[in-house]
Amino acid sequence: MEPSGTFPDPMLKSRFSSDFFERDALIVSQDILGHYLVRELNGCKIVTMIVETEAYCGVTDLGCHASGNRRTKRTEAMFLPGGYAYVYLVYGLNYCLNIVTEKKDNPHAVLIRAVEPLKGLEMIRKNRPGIKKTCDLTNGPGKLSKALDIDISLNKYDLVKGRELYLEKNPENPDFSIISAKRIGIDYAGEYKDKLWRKYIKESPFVSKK
DNA sequence: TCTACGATTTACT
DNA sequence: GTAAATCGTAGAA
Repeated sequence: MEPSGTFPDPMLKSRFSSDFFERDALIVSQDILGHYLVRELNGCKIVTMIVETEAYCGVTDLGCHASGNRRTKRTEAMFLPGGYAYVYLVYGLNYCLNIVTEKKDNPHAVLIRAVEPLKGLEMIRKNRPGIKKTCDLTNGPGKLSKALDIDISLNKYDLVKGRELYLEKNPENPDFSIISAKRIGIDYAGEYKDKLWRKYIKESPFVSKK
């Protein structure tokens, strides 16, 4: 009999390992499309499918908060190893959820820009009062944070082992094409603002902008 | 300390 | 289509 706590956790089988996240943001941003972002909120399980992402690729990327190796209170989370959450407030109003990628001290991250609600729609609607159309509930980084009740308290959250917010593998292997486009809202990023580092599922009606 | 502004959303005209 | 909302962070002083 093994001592308790050493059994492999069955819940973790459907998860991605740290290795999966400890790669270039550009790779991870594509590989997580079609997989699940799950939020457990007072006993309710919200399941969504990731349909749109953006990659922010470390110290050389002028669009990245950590470009030039800027290491501040806000960017600290990006220096964690891949698999942690980086959450921050934009425009004083909206939270953005990122997944930290790459090895420790290499500050890459993938911004989740849009998801498709699959389960827990009732809870999502409760979190998004006044929004009528289903696709308007989660088709933007700030919108999906509201819908899944994600705020700064989830900054640096462990998405590999955590129970409240995590990614789950889609057991089906959905077939879709990936569109590459310019990242949104980073006009200050010089030559990097035109990089096609925004990725989304072509057929999805849930992406933020076409 | 002080100031400018942002990985956006919403409600207007 | 345009503009207001709203506040923590970054960088300068």
